[in-house]
Amino acid sequence: MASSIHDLARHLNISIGTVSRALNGRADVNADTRQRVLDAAKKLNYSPNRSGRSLRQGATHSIAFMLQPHPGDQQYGEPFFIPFLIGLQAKLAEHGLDLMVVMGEPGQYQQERLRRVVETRWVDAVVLANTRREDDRIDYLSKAGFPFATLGRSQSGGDTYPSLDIDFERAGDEAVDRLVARGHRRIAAIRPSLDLNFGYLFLDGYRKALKRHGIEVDSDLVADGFINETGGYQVTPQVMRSKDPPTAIIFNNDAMALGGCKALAEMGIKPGHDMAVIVIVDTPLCRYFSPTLTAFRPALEPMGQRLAGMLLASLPAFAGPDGPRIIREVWPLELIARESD
Amino acid sequence: MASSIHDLARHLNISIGTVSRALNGRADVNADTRQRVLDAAKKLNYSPNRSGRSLRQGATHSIAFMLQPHPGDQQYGEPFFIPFLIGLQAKLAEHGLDLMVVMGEPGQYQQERLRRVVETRWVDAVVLANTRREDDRIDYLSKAGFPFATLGRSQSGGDTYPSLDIDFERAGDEAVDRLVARGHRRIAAIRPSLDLNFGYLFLDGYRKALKRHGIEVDSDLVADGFINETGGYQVTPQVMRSKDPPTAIIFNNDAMALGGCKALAEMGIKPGHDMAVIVIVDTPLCRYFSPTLTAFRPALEPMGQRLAGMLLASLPAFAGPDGPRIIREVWPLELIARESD
DNA sequence: CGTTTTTCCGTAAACGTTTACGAGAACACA
DNA sequence: TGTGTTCTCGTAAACGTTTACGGAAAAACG
Repeated sequence: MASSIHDLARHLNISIGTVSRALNGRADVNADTRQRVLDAAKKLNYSPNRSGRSLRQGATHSIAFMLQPHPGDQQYGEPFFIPFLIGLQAKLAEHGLDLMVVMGEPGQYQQERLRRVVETRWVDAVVLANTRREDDRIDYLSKAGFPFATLGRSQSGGDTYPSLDIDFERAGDEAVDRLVARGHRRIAAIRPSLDLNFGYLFLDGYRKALKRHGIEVDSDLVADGFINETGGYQVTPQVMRSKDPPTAIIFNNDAMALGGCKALAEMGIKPGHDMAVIVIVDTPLCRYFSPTLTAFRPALEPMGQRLAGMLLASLPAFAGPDGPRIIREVWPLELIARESD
Repeated sequence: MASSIHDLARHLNISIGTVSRALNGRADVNADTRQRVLDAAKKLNYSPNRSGRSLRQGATHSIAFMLQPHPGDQQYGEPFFIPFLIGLQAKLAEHGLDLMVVMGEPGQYQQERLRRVVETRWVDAVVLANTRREDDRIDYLSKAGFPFATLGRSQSGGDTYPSLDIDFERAGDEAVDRLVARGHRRIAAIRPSLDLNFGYLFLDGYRKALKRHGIEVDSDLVADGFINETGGYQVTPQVMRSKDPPTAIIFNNDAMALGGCKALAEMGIKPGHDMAVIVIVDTPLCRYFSPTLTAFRPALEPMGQRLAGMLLASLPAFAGPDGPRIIREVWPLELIARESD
């Protein structure tokens, strides 16, 4: 049985009101009694019951990150998120907020779970990732007036919520630039088939750069697949079957690149030798694969911290003196040149 | 502002007691009024406030999975856990329990965070992973009498908690068997340097099998490193510098194997050709790497479901008619033979 | 010493639920 | 008709906190 504030008060022969004030650092309590309370709290190792506190304050002091396993044959999550979550957590902790990760069901797209989290007031705000071009989670949250922030942009919801995104458009553009500079004209693009927004952004940049270089966009060289190894493996042969096959491939996802490289190897094509390969989001895999993969790297941990800061700035309870602000940012990626292109 | 049970009661002109009983499926409420309550609840989309309910019931109906990012140069988490979590979640949901993942700080070993979760009664039980040989989290939880279960065994805490583990000992044993059968006598073992229990189990099996085959254990062929790509990359050259270098390596972790293969490649050694490689825990990486990596695969999603079931069986509130039971199981791995050995 | 201010603490209400208890109405039965 | 039973619902307490309010004691001030 956990000790309650009543136990503590009884043990010290003072009222629970005083105990609470002492623990919460209020001014109207004698320095001496405060010390006694703190000591006793440590001795009985008392921590305030989270439900009681939340109920009274109308705030849970916790933030949910909604993690959505992608559908696919074998759902291994994206290691991508871990450094981001570390940053998110660190910044939130500075303000006394706890981060928790809420998993959705792999099949349906998180809506039911999100409703549950929101309607039962489980947390004070949520953070979404894997934003879609049209995202009903965002529509729902803005309609409900529930605080949230997103990792990734969306066309839904307007400018009513903080968002932080990676500049995938620019990355797609730069990747083409780099490949063209190295003499490539037949450049394929492989991205996830889900309507994840970053897939569109990437493709926009890809198209824009091709146009700038006077290269016609060949739809045979653009393909979609599952956002995992299998997807890359299945879809890469597709672009290779083009009448005029590519000499370079840009993968919009590291796992897809891995599957794609396997498919290439089976066709007797050696990445980095017979085929230039660039990956849009760098992971340790890219650095240790053979050949090492040229990739664009986001600053994930700082991004986590930043998005936490942006979320806090949008919350009345945490906003500065100028009141809540909606901040939206797009961060560049850093090109890590390696052997594969 | 979210609607409360009072709003609902006022709207229907009945008491909150009746509303609550209707929603909770109690018998002593007229079928007709129950329907009216349910309809109204849907219309006002009311869900009971989680804090209020938890406070009254003394139970939060949620379970925490403690996720601990490993220290290291770049912390990308183990994708390993996702399928496990999917299974865990699915089974818990069947019993009305919510799963949440609580992240620890990367540096310190989760103790502080765990205390916080436990002492504030944030959840009803916790699930630990990455168990250590001597695990102070386990000591803490059993001493505190807080319900928990572990993925992985430990020497701490006795048989007082449910645990589910993979048979790493057997895997280490079988790996050696297989390599010896293929003519290898110089077999290296590379495992994480943290005192994670599975590292010990693996090594036990490795040693036992060598002994059985009359091969002396050469400590030059056993090495520890960071549990990530960098670790494998750094430590593999170490065993290669042995006076009598190995002809086969067993990696206790897929990320370490990836780093190790890179190190080998840089030494001009081709895995699967000049060097046999076996990985203990299979991930998609193993299937798509070149060469494809022979690996031992656990049934992660079923394991998640099973551990959830075992945890529930140990909780008085969910145990069957025979009362709570402590179940401990060790599951075999399946060998997936590929090209690397 | 009288008055005002300050310091400190106890009292009690409130947050949103669930649930034990009791009571009124309807019904069954003799 | 009287008694016992069943059905249905309202009342109120309780879970563990925080906090507005008021008051007693101490301190400050003239």
